Parts: sequence; C-alpha cells; structure tokens
Amino acid sequence: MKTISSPIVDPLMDISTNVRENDFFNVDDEGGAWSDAHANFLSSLSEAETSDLMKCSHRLNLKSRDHLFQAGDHSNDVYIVARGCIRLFQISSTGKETILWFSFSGEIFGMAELWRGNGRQIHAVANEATQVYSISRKNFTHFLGAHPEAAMKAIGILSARFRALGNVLVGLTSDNVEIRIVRLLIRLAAASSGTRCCAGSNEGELCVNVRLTHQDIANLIGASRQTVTTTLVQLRKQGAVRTVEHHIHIVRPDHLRRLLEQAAA
Amino acid sequence: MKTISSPIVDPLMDISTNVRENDFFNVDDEGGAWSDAHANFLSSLSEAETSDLMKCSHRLNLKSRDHLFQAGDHSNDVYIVARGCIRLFQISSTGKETILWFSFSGEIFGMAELWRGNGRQIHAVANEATQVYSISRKNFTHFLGAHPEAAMKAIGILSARFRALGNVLVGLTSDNVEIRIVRLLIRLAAASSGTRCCAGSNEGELCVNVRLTHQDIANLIGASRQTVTTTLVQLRKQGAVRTVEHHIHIVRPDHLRRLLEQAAA
DNA sequence: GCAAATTTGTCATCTGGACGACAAAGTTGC
DNA sequence: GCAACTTTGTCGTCCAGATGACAAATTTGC
Repeated sequence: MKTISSPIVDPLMDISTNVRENDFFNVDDEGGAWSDAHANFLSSLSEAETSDLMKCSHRLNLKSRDHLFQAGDHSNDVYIVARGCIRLFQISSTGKETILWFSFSGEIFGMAELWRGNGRQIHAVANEATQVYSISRKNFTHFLGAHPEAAMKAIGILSARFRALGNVLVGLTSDNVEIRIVRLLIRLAAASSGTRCCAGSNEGELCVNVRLTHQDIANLIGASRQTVTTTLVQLRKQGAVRTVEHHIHIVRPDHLRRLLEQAAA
Repeated sequence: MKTISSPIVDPLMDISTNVRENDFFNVDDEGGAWSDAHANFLSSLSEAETSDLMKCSHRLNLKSRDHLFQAGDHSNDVYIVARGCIRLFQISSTGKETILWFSFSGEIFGMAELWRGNGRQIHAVANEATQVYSISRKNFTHFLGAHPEAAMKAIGILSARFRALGNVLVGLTSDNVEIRIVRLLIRLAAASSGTRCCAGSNEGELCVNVRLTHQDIANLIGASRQTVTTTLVQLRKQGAVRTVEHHIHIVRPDHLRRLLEQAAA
C-alpha cells in the first residue's frame, strides 16, 4: 500500500489503495488472473521509471462518453489511466458491441495495438469523467528499450490480460447467463476495488464501482439486455446484490460463491 | 522467404515458407491479426539472437497426444515449435474443453504463463508427432533482457495473440455456428500455410493442414459436435470444402468469403 | 424544471442449437 | 488381421435465451 511521492506525479494520481488481499477474489478462476490483469502498471514502476515515462507523456481530460480512439484510427499512443475508467470494446461485423475490458486508475491500455500498422481494432471510450496520460508509440518503445524491467512488467500485464480473456472465452462457452453475470460482478469488484466507493457499504459487502447499464453487462457477457435484467432482478430478490447510486454492491459474496460452486458440480 | 543458415539451428527447422501474402486471408478480421498472431517468432530473430536462444534450449520429441504440460503444472518453460503442431486448451469447471490456440512451426508458446507463480492454467498437447525447443523461464527472461529487440518481438506476438483472442470472443457472441466454422477454417488455413500439404490440392484450393476431429472444431468454436458435423456436411454439399487425408481443403474460398459478407449484411 | 432521451422491468413468442441415442464407417494397437 | 475404440452421420426432443413490444421509472440536457 505505497503512496507515490515522486514530484512529477500528478496529485490526481492518488491510487494508493489497490489492495486485493481479499480472500474472496481467489475464488475466481484459478489464482486471480483477473486481478493480475488489472495490475497497476504505473505504481509497479520504480521512481526513475515513472519519472522517465511522465516526462514524455501528456495529460488528457475526458468527459463521460468521450471517444479516445475508434477502430480504424491511426493514432498509435499508449495510455495510462490517471483517474476514472475507460471502456474498451469492439464492434462486430453485425454491429454488436462486445466490451473486452475496463481500465481503471494506474492501468495501461492501447499497448496491444502498438505493433501493427493497420490502425486500431478496438474502441476506447471514457466510462465516466476520466483523465489519462498519453504516451506516443515512439516514446513508449524507447522507454521500454531503456528500461528492461519495465518491459518485463509490460509483458507480464499483457500476459495476464491474455489469460483473463481466455477465461472469459471459456466461460462464454460453458456457463449460462447467471453464472457469467456472477463471474463478471466478482471480477469487476476486484478490478474496481482500487477506487473507493462513495456510497455507504455495509459489513462484508463488495462494491462494483463501475457505472453499468444492463446493456453494458449484456455486451460484456454476450447476452441480451432482457435476460440480464431478469437475472439481476432474481439475484436482487435472493438478497445477493443491491443497487446503490448507479452501481451494484455484492451484499452476500458467499451466496455468489456458492452459485459458482454449484455450477461447477 | 529467408532460410535460416545459422549452424546451431537444427536441420529439422526448415520453416522457410511462412508466406502469407495470399490476398484471401485479409478478408478475415480487419488486417490479419490472426496471421500476425501466428508469426514465426524464431525466423523473425537475427542470427545472433537465434544462436543465443538455441544455446540455452534443448529439444523434445513428442508423439501425437503427448502432454507437454497441464493446468496446475509448475513447470515454467517457454517452448518453440520446431516441427509439428501443439494444441493449447483450457478445461472449464464443468469439464468442457476449449481450444485456445494451435502453435505451428517456429511459433513460441507458454509465454503468457511465465510471469505468474501459480503454475499453468492451460494444457499443451502434441496434435501430431512434434518437436519443440524448450527454454527455461530463467534463460528466457535473461535472453529478453539481453536482446531488447527480441523482447519487442515477444510483446508484438503476445499483442497479436491477444487481439486474435478478442476477435474470437466477438465472433462467439455475434456469429452463428456456420460463420464461426467458416472463420475458423480460413484462420487455420492461414496459420498452417507454412506447412506444406502432402495431398494433392487443386488450383485455388486452400489447405487447412491440421488434423481435426469434429469434436476439436466444436471445442474451438464453442459448439456441439453434432452441430459441427451437420454444418460441415452442408458446406461439403455446397462444394465449398472437401476432406483430404484427414484434413480439410477449402475448395472454393470465394464461396466462404461470400458467406462471411452475407452474415455481415 | 420540464421535455426528450435513456434505462429498467415484464410480457409472450419463437428458434438455434444442445443433448441423448444409435448405427455405420474408420482407425489403432496388439 | 481382428477386436476395441474413436469418429462420423443422422435422428427426434427440448429449452435457454434471443427478439419484439410496450409501459414505467429514471436521467439528461437545455
């Protein structure tokens, strides 16, 4: 739980609480690939590395729903979230949106598209008011070359992301909608745990600190909006979750855990 | 189309034909992420890099169906396929197999799991008689540290793999089984194009040079074996594909391309 | 503060594809 | 070369979840 003290770092950047020791999260797919994947890149860097990276970055302010880049764009920057949340998604040939990822404070994104000439494949949109640092492809590859340690971390993050996506894929082919929603909520609770919940949360409750419409959830798990609504109503009736100020709280993590275990049996 | 001439490189390693200029493959998801992802890591290295890497590798011979590693294993090696084909898959909590990937000659795999302590998450099995080079985690990270260029290539490959997986995910949520099979065949034809087809192939025909049961295809696209059989029979009746010596040939690439276009409209 | 737009909740209807079952064809190992 | 096993092909049945439609509630922007 360290606080970054480098003077170069923006005061916005108080991402001091990426604590994921909560035992519950390990229920999720074998060893928390999801948490690894949401590792805080920025805070994993040394002071020298952070300083070097910040020197060649500049900050962008995004309002909710602002587009950072779209499929087809030829921008080739890497971004690090300073504060807020970025939604990364893809549009299929039939026009359907599939959300691949949310990037929270300290997370790096846009990396996977650096080494390809054909422009972006995915879309990046601010999910709420968000500040990001942008680093040009040239500066970033130069940075990685100069800091082999950081390059290893980048590979590690990319790897974790890859594994997480693999798990989603497996879930998609073998779990029903209810289980997929439960998994998603647990994952998002873990991923967003770095951001503090403004709303009061009761004892033992987990906060999924992302603003999500049912349509968003549907796009994340590959289901229809209606089915998501119905399933969520059920979970609420069971007392497993509740809605607090536009986001979901997991009231009874143990209940969700049990659902997961039942599905496996 | 270069041939590796370094004396350290095994004579088995005649992967001189990873030609992917075939225009057809670009039909596939915006810009051939799939082909990038199946990039030949080994032949992309310089002679000095190859030599360094080979020094610390040792070769393994696998019979068809031999297990290289399983989920839970604590082996931490990276592998490069010398010849043959490795199937990489995951088993869900309900026991269902999902094939994530096939690695062909020259491709590197096992990388995504280097940076995690909890052992393997996926399974690697020889899909046919296969030779691989194995490099220990320690040697590999050391190698990457010493060769920043190679590290960049590794990141590039990981990135492409990541994008490819993202595309599969999108396809899974928005395409029906027929389209998913068509996409798969096109992708595999591109990926396996480095291996020459022993069977005679007619003019304009593409060879999917991997031995696959219908069950395998089902595990790759998240469908049932029966549906795959039925769909494949249909495609065969349409004259789009044919079966040659345990593998599939795409007789009329244009026909498949048209199916894809229709689905998008 | 109110109109417009978005999101939620709940129907009834329809279907792609899963699942089980089984025979025929093909493959493997001793 | 034959027995055991695996894979293919084809049924009929069934259901999770997609789709469309609409009213109620909530949010947003001027």
